[in-house]
Amino acid sequence: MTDWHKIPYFANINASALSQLQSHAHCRQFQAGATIFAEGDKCAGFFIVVEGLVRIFRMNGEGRLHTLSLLRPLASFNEVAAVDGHSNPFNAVAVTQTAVWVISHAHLISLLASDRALLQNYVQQLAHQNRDYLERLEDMTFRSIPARLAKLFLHETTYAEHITEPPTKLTQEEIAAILGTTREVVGRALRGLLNAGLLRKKGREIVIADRDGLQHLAETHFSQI
Amino acid sequence: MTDWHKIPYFANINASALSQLQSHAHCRQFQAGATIFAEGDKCAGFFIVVEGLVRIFRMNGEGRLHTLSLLRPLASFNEVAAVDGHSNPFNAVAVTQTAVWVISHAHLISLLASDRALLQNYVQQLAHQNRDYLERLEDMTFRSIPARLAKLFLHETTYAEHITEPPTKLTQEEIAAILGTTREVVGRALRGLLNAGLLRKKGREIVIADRDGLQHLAETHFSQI
DNA sequence: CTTCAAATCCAACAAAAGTCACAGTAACCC
DNA sequence: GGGTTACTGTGACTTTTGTTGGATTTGAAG
Repeated sequence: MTDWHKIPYFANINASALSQLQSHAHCRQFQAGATIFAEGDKCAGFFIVVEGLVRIFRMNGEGRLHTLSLLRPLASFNEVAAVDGHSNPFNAVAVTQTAVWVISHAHLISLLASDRALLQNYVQQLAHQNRDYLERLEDMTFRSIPARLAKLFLHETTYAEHITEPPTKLTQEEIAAILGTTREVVGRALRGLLNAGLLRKKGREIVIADRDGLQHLAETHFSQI
Repeated sequence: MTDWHKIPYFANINASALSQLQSHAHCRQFQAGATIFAEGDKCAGFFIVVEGLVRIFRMNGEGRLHTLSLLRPLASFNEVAAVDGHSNPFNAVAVTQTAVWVISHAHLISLLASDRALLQNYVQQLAHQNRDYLERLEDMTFRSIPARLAKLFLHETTYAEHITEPPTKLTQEEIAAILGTTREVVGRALRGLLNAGLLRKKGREIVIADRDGLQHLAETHFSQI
């Protein structure tokens, strides 16, 4: 059985509120590749991943993908729509066979109204998410792609909590979607970091060779490799 | 006297809670150009603009500026740090002579603990801000500068609530800081929109000539002007 | 071991954005 | 009105990112 206390939103909630919560949650299964919900659709509720891997992403008109997070158990998602009841702000698909708990907007609202600790957790978690989005916004405005890639490898702040795979295990295509660019560009940047001796190939795995160098690159704008 | 009910965070709060709130708020004045607080500094608290104009921004190592918002009365800011107590996520400066109310982190927390309506407002407002940041993140990942400029002129969703000046009154330098680019690039994009007949000069003011055209441009990635 | 699909590498090119330098123009203050 | 300052216009150039197309490698399945 899932230990709900490990989910930050439900930490330190008293037992009766928690059992209320659990009694309102529905379990749903998704095949690999199945859409859990789509951006713009009517609020799908509050989700908790209990099994599998979920991709949270947005897509533009031309079909380019921006992966916001890759989530494993026990991450939660769609917290914003769940609480304001408006449409989902992004898409969610099951990457592998996946199981989730879902709590509807209506139930969440009534639970929030009856349990103050839950409400307080919610405020703190939303504030936290806010900081993360702001950080990523600054990454996009100020950082070059090699810098963003270096940051991803350092598994720094922002990415660390959302992307539960080490970059080594991601394909270049996936990295590109996370950084908001294309596979080719990631390939080049990767070559650059290897040539510069910041990363090293160990067999076919990529490992960090010079953490300080990466750190420095992650903080400057220019590529200069 | 400021009507605090007009501030979304404090809407529908009962009178006694509100007077509590007000009794904990301090008023502070700032000269034009003065720093209200800096990014990374210890949490400065919850702010409400009651007079003047405040710029919220981040800056990178090379001194480039990203203006997140330009706020007039009765906007609030630094809501995230105020509630989580961590460092300020951005800088705030007074553009003109400015007056603000400030509520400290400690007081805000105690008020949130005692008034449920306030706490519920806070959740909703943070959720709203979350959506805004996500929208801007997507602007940065998917949209070209002409598209972002078109969106700014349409005063769409995101920008509308944060930038309280119509773009017409902003200098190209300011627009550049909002869009996360440089003055020359804004100048060129502006020329492009004028040439394409989407905007028109009326004396030295710029007005929208073709709203649908702007809308269309704002939704595509490529410049193609 | 072979085969096939997926992932990668790479080079050449196109487009967008950033930089630099300097000229023109408006606005503002004595 | 003259001079100063801030803002705007614009061309030439560089850098970065995106695109295309084909060659090569890899890994899993038969």
